[in-house]
Amino acid sequence: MSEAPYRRIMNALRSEIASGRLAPGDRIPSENELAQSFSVSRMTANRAVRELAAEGLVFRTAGSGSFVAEQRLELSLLRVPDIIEEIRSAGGHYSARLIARNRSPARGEIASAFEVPAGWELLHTLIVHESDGRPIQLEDRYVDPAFAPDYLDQIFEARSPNAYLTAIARPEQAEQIVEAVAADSQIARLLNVSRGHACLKVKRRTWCGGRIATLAWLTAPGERWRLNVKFSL
Amino acid sequence: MSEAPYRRIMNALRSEIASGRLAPGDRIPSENELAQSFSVSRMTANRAVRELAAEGLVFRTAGSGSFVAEQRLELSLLRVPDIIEEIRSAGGHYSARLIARNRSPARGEIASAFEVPAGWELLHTLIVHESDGRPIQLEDRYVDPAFAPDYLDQIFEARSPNAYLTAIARPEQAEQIVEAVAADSQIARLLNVSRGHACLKVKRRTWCGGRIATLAWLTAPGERWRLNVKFSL
DNA sequence: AAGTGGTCTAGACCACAAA
DNA sequence: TTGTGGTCTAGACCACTTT
Repeated sequence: MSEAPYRRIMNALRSEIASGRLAPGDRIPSENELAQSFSVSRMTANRAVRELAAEGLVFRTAGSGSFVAEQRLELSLLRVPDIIEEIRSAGGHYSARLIARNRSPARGEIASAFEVPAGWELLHTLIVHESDGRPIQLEDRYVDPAFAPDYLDQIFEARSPNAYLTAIARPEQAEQIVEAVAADSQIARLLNVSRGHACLKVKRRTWCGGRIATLAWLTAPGERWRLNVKFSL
Repeated sequence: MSEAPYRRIMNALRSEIASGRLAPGDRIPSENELAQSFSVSRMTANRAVRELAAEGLVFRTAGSGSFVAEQRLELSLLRVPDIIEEIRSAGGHYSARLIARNRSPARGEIASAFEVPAGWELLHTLIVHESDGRPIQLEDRYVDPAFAPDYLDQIFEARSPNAYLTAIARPEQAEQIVEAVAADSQIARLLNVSRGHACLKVKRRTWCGGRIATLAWLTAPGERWRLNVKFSL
């Protein structure tokens, strides 16, 4: 069961890009060069690069060449995507920093968004997700202890909160509200950007069994995150 | 400038699916049948169907066939909202400033996003939407003249480009890509914010008859615009 | 056994970009 | 002019599903 040649080429280029040997803006080998070095026909090399372009990893200009695109995660708003998967599929090395992990009584906006009375105790984590050591997303999450009592005992460096929670039970419903915000001092520090930097912030709620299971704010530097919604009418 | 054969096949199948002549679960013609009826090689038919599968419009099973996928998005929750409606329903008084209105040859990102050759002439408008006299959204829109030849003659102060265009024909498909950007000098001036201000920017494309009908960038100050996506899984 | 998708090949022609 | 990507062709072999 060996890998299809066009996939071998895609993976090879992905590694080059992930490792930084091919940096954004760099030209990648032409189709003819790839065909020769991988001992395949040009059509096979073409398909490999074409599919990388469809993924957004490279962009191509006829007559000029194919170039490594700015690395930018693209997530669909119609799914509840897993950050670790997204980073890996973009060719990055995932890591995480756990900033806070505690029990926290709901109040104000959190209580009202969670639809629980003020003072209700929720599980809380604050995590910085990193791609190749660079902060890429700040996740501020609240979880209903009735839904996932062992939530705080998880090893978040290995499994994202989202992956753990969806493994417990698939949500029936999700809501995502998107806005652009200027980085405040905490966000600036944790994401390693300057204060006032344009960030994309998603407030996400998911429902299980008719009740809100988790509430999370996901914040990322604007230039490193894009959200995509494509639908038929 | 005729259309590439594999795109002709894709569009033909899209129409069949959009019209309901091919319903979810139906088998579409095999690659060999498509190759014969469109007078192309099997590789060309293969590419057409493969790309439709990548879009999620069909799914394929080796040995069995290709089938129309369930189109099960919660449409009521996803729409292409009209800015005038939004402002009025929020209790604001709508007005608009027409900054530019012209014919413009497509090039670079616009040509590639519109999937037309460079130099193709598009209709272009640049409009600032205002609520109670305050700039609230900048709309930079390109329209295919074949789709809406009279587009430039509209009175945009009374009817939004979006409302006019959807009145001509309902799009079958829409794509919206969201990002956070810092205001550049033009955006800052037109939206009356400072340079670097965090803005939400949506790139929206809509399809009619298998072709891209319009492409628009919608930019708004982050604190005045939120996007909401709620869906069932 | 016949048909399907999945993939590869070794050529080809074109429009376009850079030198 | 040379090289690039964009595309098409007419064959081919394979693993798989259906009959």
